[in-house]
Amino acid sequence: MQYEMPTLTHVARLAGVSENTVSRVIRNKGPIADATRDRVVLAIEKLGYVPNRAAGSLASSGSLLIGVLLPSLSNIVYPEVLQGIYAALAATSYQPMIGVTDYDPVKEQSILSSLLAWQPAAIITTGFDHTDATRRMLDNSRVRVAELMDIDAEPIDIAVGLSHHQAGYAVGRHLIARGYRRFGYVGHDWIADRRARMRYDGLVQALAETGMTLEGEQCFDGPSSTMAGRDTLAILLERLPGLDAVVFSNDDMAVGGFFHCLVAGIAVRERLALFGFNGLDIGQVLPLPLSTVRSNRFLIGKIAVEKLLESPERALDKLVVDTGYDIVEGATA
Amino acid sequence: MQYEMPTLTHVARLAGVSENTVSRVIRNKGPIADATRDRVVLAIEKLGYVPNRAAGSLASSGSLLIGVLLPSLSNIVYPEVLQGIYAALAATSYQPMIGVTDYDPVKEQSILSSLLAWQPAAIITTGFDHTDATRRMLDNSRVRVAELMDIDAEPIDIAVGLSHHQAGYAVGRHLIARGYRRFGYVGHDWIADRRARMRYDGLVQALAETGMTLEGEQCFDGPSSTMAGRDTLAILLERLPGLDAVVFSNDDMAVGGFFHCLVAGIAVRERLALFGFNGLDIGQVLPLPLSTVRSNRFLIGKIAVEKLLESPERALDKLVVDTGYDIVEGATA
DNA sequence: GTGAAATATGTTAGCGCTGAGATATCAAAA
DNA sequence: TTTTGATATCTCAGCGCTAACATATTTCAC
Repeated sequence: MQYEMPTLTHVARLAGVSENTVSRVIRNKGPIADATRDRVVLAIEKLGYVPNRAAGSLASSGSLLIGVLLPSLSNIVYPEVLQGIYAALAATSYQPMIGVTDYDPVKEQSILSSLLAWQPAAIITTGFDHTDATRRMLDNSRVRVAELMDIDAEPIDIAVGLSHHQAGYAVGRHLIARGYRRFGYVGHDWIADRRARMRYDGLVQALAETGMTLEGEQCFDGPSSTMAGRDTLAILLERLPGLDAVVFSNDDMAVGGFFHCLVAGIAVRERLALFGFNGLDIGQVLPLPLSTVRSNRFLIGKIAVEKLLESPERALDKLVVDTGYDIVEGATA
Repeated sequence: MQYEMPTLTHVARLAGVSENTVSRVIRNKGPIADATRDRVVLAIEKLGYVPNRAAGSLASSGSLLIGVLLPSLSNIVYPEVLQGIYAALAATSYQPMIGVTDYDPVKEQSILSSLLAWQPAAIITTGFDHTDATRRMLDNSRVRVAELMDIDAEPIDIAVGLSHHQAGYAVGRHLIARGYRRFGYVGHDWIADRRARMRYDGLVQALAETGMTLEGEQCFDGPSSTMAGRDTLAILLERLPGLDAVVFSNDDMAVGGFFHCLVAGIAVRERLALFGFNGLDIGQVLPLPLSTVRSNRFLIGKIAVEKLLESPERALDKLVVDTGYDIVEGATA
């Protein structure tokens, strides 16, 4: 019942041309007479021919693959970046090949090596935190490289994202301008999440420049989540009930904080301002839309792909694309 | 600066053995003397050799890839399935190759064909709604196939999931037992989401068996989201303020409904019961934990991979794994 | 009409690996 | 000693495609 898969040879035979001609029709490369093309296309359709990518890759020592390294799938932020990547890729014949690193540079390194085994045209990864071996592999393979989310360091090739330090700083200035004075911070595991750390630093700097400090901070030892945000705010407030504004490491945490206030009967904004980061949908649907910073995740993924595909060679100078951020005023601060 | 990538030949030369021997060491296949293995491993490490998968694939007409077809990435449910897939794959040397179909069988078909071009060992897809061409391709390629999420139809090879009809039915029985009598339904676009439709049918059946009907239903014309849930519930209640229980097509919608109640001052459960589906974290962190049905997404992905890898050949009989569901009592119904 | 350029197609040699079978080596059995 | 079978290794053809080059064929300026 199972006929063998048709190959280029079959198509060529049926269309009465050489294999090479079929190959050229498929790849749209080199001059082809219209009549020939039609015959070939017909043959392809008749046989239901699908090119064998492995063979193509091998012969051309290159592929239509883009390796994508994401730190996690549980944080909705990364699937959103992925959506941007898919959106930009839809118009092309490239396909992403995705690895999940769990925020671990060593894991990143090993996954990278198995991605490189497929001779991808480009690699998309996250942040600047790579092992030396990772950098070496990336250099030795001629692939283009995009580092996403962050632009606070020198990229290997392309960086697309925003300055988290700046974003944190902007939050600080914003809250100070709004008259808040007694600041707290609720965070999560930032050994893993370096960008959260950078925002924190920016925030602290903004406060320092105005002669202020964080009155207290409480970090949850684990990944960010709504539940972590709720519980961690509770702990912080028990210690420091007099705070008038709490900045969270991200929206997940902040939404949790909001729920805590709801249950504890704390008037959000009047008695306690809440501020997040990311601009997730969930925050904007709360009874009081969350005050936060919008990072453009979809855009980051999309632009990264577009820039990568502009040229197969790395340019002489590194490219840094700042996708920016917007303060979302919201109603919680 | 860029030395060419080392190949089997280089490793073989350095280790003083034939290429084939190196290949066997790498794949752990056939008898190898310990001394030889050591020399080869050393050479591999020295050269930083990474096997070229394209070549391997071509030569063996097979690959360590698993094609994964997901309907969407915006619904957190699918990244969660993916996590299960990655978890099960972590222990193996297989890699997933992911395509996003946007709930469109035609798109599924075209993505499938480009996945098959890589000669994957297996295909994981969602639901039973495929085009004829898709089924044919799946049959002609000898790959194993898992259809996830749903078990309400005859699978091609393996199905892993739960009966959505049953789950909907169970929700109906549960709510009736709790004394609710005036039911509404808030849904989303179910041309795309067939499983939501099946739950709806189950619910309606449970009501019918007790001589009841839905007093009203309101569907949002688009994908599910918290915002859609909030706004759609508002519309429904305007029309039918006397309802005492509303079932939502899923948790996203239900959480939105909860927020509507919060703003509109409707006492959840006392005046209006809310019921979701999925058991998402966000629902369980609400001031009142959402009453819902837990579907085991992570497990579904994980089991699918495990079953697929048990054997490279399809078994004679179809395999159906029911991952079940749990009614989560919550506090909103 | 001639030659040169442009256009269209064919020929050939691999890409790096694996599978099948051939060969070599050695211990235990005859 | 020879045979046998296991164990360890090698040889070599090819997987299906593409790159580079070779070979027509047509077009058009002069």
